[in-house]
Amino acid sequence: MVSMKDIAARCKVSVATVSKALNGYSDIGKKKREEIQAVAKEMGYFPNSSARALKTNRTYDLGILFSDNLHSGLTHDYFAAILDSFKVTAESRGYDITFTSMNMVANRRMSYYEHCRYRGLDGVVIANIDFTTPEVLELVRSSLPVVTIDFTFDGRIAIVSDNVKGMKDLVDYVCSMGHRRIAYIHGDDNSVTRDRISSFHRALYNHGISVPDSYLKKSRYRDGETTMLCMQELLELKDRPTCVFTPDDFSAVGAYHAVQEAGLKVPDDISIVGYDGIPMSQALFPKLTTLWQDTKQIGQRAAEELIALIETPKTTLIEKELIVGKLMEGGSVLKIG
Amino acid sequence: MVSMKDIAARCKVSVATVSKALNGYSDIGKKKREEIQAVAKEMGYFPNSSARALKTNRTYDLGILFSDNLHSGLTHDYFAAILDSFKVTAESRGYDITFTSMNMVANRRMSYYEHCRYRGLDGVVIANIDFTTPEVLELVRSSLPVVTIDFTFDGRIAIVSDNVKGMKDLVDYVCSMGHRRIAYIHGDDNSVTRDRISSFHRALYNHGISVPDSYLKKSRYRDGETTMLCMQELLELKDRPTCVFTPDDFSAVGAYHAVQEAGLKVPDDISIVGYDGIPMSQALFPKLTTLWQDTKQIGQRAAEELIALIETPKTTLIEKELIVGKLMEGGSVLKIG
DNA sequence: TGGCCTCACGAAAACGTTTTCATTGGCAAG
DNA sequence: CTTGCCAATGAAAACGTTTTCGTGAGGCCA
Repeated sequence: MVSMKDIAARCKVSVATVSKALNGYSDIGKKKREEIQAVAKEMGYFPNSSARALKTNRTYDLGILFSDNLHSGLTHDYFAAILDSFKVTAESRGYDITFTSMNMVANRRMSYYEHCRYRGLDGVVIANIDFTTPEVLELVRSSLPVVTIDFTFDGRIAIVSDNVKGMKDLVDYVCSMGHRRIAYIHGDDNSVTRDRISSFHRALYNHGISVPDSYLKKSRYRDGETTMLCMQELLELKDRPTCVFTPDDFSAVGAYHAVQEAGLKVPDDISIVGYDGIPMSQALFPKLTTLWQDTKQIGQRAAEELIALIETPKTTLIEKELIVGKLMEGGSVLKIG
Repeated sequence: MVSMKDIAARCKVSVATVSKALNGYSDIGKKKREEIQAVAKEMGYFPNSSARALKTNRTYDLGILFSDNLHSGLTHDYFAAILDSFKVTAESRGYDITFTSMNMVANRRMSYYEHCRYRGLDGVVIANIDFTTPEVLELVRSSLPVVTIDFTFDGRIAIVSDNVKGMKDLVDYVCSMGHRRIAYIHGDDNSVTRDRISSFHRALYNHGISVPDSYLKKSRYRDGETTMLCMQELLELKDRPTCVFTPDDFSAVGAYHAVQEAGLKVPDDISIVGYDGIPMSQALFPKLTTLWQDTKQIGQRAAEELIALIETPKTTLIEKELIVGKLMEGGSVLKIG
């Protein structure tokens, strides 16, 4: 590997001069600078990020902390899409991306925070993880620049999908289609779920609609089986709903399944709505009416805010940014009444 | 950050001794070693990966090179699952993972190879990308440890899903169900597609079945729309097939759609098979008969081979490892005849 | 001519490690 | 009591940068 020393030798200058010339310092003569740059290019020089990081304490490397569990991190459409967007934005700004995990080093298990320090990461984005574990809290409370997605901590920047508005839009739409008996099979308990449930109730309340307890079912995200079972229970109710909300698009398929198995049809016999707007939702029959979440925007804003936090720490711009989605009208909600 | 120097001062020894004690060298007295280790833990010491990398030329960081294009890297179920598995295996062996991209540094665009050098990556895994571009070739031909997935280069290690066997298994199964008029809507042209197509023909040939040109349609992977159009064309044939192979599970949904729109039913009127075995395939009605690819194994083996290549370069073990999948029988293929 | 300022550049320290080699002290063998 | 040897430790260089500070040359003005 060709280093600055090699260039310095070839140009008969000092390494200090080479460094400055290559980094565009102003106190190097135009002629010398251009000569050095030319030689550097010719010799195929590239900086050594480790050496640079050692000196500057900046790695231009961003950590992403995802669920460690198999089958719920990268293979999760919603978060994979966010990560993809995050990656694109970060890379366009000159940052690389490294996964943060609990790693082993020197025979000792490192916490997330320790791992970040070890790698000298400039900042971390956290998503899709249990935000209440001590490990995560340690990281969030550290001095490291941190941006969280879909979860809020005091004094830290959060990019969150607007679940309140999203759910309200869905409810408003469904009501405008004439539905009044509306059930909700919701996902596991977390802040996103709580937002959606309370918005669900409030929006219905504003339409003068109340929800019997039997219309609320607890399933899990991305769990078609459980959602199918919940749907079956709903279908057996004497006064069954005319429309059912599901945890997300993926699990909505389970609901479709239950309807079909019962010898009924979507939306003729019962309407279904999803959440997320992943490609699959548009592949179903009928197409699923759902709330598309702007994953691209979420990932991009997370990257932008994180980089802003790193490069200009003083300006704590926002604390919480809501990203609104969009209702996608499919064919899974029947107009009635 | 507490460094070795701090520990050395506290223990009244030299940094050399600290380094050796922490790294388990044998020429440090048991007593001293334990004392140093205790103090290190107490002071919350962690090594600095940059400094270590600078000295040792090893980063314990692996690059992954995925398609740069939005919407075809991380959001691709098959590759996301492989990546997930790769990540898990690599991390359990003490390696971190960084995305490799064409990055900007010092006002100059870096190629993939240059990027790897810049970051000092110990090795790279390449997947789901156009393997024929000069950029990729530069990397593959470099001296860096490289493992490719689903593509073979001379003298480099490749982990590839056994598409030949997979397709043969599918064909054998479909034939055993009595089908003889079998069409194939295949994906974009690449080595995987070529393997599948030729295996498709050979397997059918062995069953004494020939395929009319009109039974071969070119669609694209993960493209439900195009696959739907191809399916419509097939349905309009005077002597239409009884069974249709699709590029993958995802696009199979398009085929389902076409069948439904034509007022027909799967599998009663026409059978459909997919490829991949992603979770979605089991959410369709009827469940899709498909060939599940062992993404976990692929990712794991890729990581293991890459690490072996890095840690014991002499033993070039395998050159190409085939990972076999498994036929998943759904309800989308009718037994006839 | 002398003084002073600016401009270009270089010397050297520092970042936190690893690793080679030298140096101790102690102890067994002669 | 030497000699030699091993075990334990330390000094120092090196990895490739960045950055502070110093220095010399030249130009400008009085």
